[in-house]
Amino acid sequence: MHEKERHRIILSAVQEKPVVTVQEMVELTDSSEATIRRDIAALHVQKRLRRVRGGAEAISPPQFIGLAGRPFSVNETLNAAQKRAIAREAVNLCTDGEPIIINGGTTTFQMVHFLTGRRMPIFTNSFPIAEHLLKHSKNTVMLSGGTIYREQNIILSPFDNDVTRNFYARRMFMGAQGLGPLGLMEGDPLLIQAEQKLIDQADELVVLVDSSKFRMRSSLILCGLSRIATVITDEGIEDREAKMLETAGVALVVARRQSSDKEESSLQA
Amino acid sequence: MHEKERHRIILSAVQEKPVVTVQEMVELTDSSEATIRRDIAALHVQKRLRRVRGGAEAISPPQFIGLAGRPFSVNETLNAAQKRAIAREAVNLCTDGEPIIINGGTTTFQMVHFLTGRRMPIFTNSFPIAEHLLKHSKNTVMLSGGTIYREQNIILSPFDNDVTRNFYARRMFMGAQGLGPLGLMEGDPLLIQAEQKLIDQADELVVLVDSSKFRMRSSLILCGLSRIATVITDEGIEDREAKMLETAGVALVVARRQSSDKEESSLQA
DNA sequence: TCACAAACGATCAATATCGATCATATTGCA
DNA sequence: TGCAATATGATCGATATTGATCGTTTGTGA
Repeated sequence: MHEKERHRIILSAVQEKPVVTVQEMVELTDSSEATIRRDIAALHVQKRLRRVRGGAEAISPPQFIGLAGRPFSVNETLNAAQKRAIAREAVNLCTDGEPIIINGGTTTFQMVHFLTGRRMPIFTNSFPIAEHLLKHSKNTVMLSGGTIYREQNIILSPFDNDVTRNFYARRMFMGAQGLGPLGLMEGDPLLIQAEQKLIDQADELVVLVDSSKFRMRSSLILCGLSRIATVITDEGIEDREAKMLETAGVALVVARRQSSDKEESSLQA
Repeated sequence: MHEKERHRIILSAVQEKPVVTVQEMVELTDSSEATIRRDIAALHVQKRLRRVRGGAEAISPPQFIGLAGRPFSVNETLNAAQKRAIAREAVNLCTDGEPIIINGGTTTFQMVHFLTGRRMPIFTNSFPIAEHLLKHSKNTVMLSGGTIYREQNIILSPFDNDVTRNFYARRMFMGAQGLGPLGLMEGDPLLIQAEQKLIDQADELVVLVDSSKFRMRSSLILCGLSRIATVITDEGIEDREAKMLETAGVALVVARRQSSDKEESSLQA
C-alpha cells in the first residue's frame, strides 16, 4: 500500500467518524502503527485533519454526524474489526470494471473504504454508501429510487418498475441478521423488501456475516442456502457451520483479522 | 509498444484511479520499470500528471471535489444573496404536508435552508439536496433512481418507467439557464433530460431565476411560458420582462433581499 | 498519589524505490 | 545493407519508506 493510497483511506475514514483510532487505520490500510502515526503527522501539518491522542479527527468539528455516522453509533464499534476484515475480502472478489450491487447494511458499508481506489459501476440502495463512494472514489454510482428510510438507511420504492430492474451485475453483496440451515434470515420487513428487489439482479450472491450470525435466528427467511454463492465470515465460524455451508455447495471465505487484536473477548459480550 | 501508446495508457490509468503505482503501469504496458519511470518523468514535466514516490497521481484534484461542496464553489458565492432570497419565497409558497418536487440546481439548492423546519414529502433528483434535507430536516425525502452524474449533481436514469412517474406533487420547483419569450431555456442536455422527466409530475411549475437570467439565451428550449405557473426572481427584473410574463399569464414574485436575515448575511459587515 | 496500560517518539534494520549508467534492441535514413 | 540516433531493459549504488523495538510520556482508575 502506498503513501497516497493510505492518505486517501485515512481521510475517508476521518470523514466517516468524528474520531478514528490508530488501530482502526492500521486495520484499514494493513500497515503498521508507526506508518500510520507518520501519516497522521504529515496530514496534520497539511491541515487535512487534526491529530489527537489515540488517532485523528476531522478538521471541522461542526460537521453533522448525519446519516453516514449513524450506523456506527449503534452496533458498529463492537464488531468493527471483523466487519472490516470481512469487507476487505468482499472487495477482493471484485475486478475493476465489473459491475456490482451492494445492499445497504453496516457490514457492507465497510466495503466503501476498500473501494476508494477502484473503478467500477456500483449499484446500491444505501444512501450512505452512495454518499461515501461519491465523495471518496471515482466509481460510477447508481442509486435506486424511492423514499429514503432514515432508520434503515435504505432507499425503497413501492413500485416494481424501477431502475433497479434494469441493472444487472455479476455479484451482489449483502449482509443479514442470521444465517442457518434454512437460509438467509432478516429481521426487518423493510430490509427484506429491499433485498428481494435486488436479489435476482445478480449472478452470484455474496453474503457478508460475522460468525455470530450463525447462531442468530430470525423470523423472516429471505432465501435458501442454495441461492448463495459465497459466504464471507470471520474465524469464529465453527466446524459444524462450515460443514453446513459446504453441504449446500456454498463457497466459504474466512477473513482473518490483520493485527493482533485483543477484542477477542467480544464473544462473551 | 510505442512511447505515445504508453503515455496514453498511463494517463488514462491516472484519470481513472487517483493514484497508480509503477508496478501497475508495468503490468498495463508490459514494459520495464525504467521505461515507466522515464515516462512518468516526461509526463510530469509536461504537467500532465504529478509524480509521486511509487507511481503517479492525477494532477487536478489534490483534494476531493466532493459533492456537497461543489455547487457552492462554482457560481454560488456571487449571487448567493439573491438566490437565497428567491429560494425563501419559493419555500413560502409551500404548505406543510403538501408534496413538492425540487429539481436539482444551485438556486433550488438554496431552498434547503428554509426547509429545515418544515415537514413535507419532497421528491428530488439532486443528491446534494437529498443529502442536506436528510441531515438537517425531518422532511420525507424521495429520490429518483439512476446514475449519479457528478458534474451536474443530478441523478438520471435512461429508463422511463422509473419511480419518478409515480410521484405527483402540487408544485415543482426548478431553476434554468435562461428565460425568454420562447420559454424556459437550459444549456446542458443532461439537465434537460432530467427536467423533462419531472416536469409533468406536478400541477404548477415554479421557476426560480435571478434577474440576469432574463438576458441569457441558450440553445435548448425546455418548455413554453404557458407551462409556467409562477416565476420567482429578484428586484433586478425590468418592466419589459415583467410585462412579458404577465402577458403569458405567469404569476410573478419579486423577492426582496432581507436585511433581517437570520442566516449569516453577506451584506452586513 | 501511585500503579498500570496505552500511546508516543526515536532509532535502526529491512525493504522498496529511485537515478544513473551501460548494454542491447529498435527505428529512421541514406 | 549499414550506420547513427533513439528507445528500451538490466544492473547497482544511493536514497526513502516502512516496520519493529525500546524507553519515555500521558491518561486512567484504584
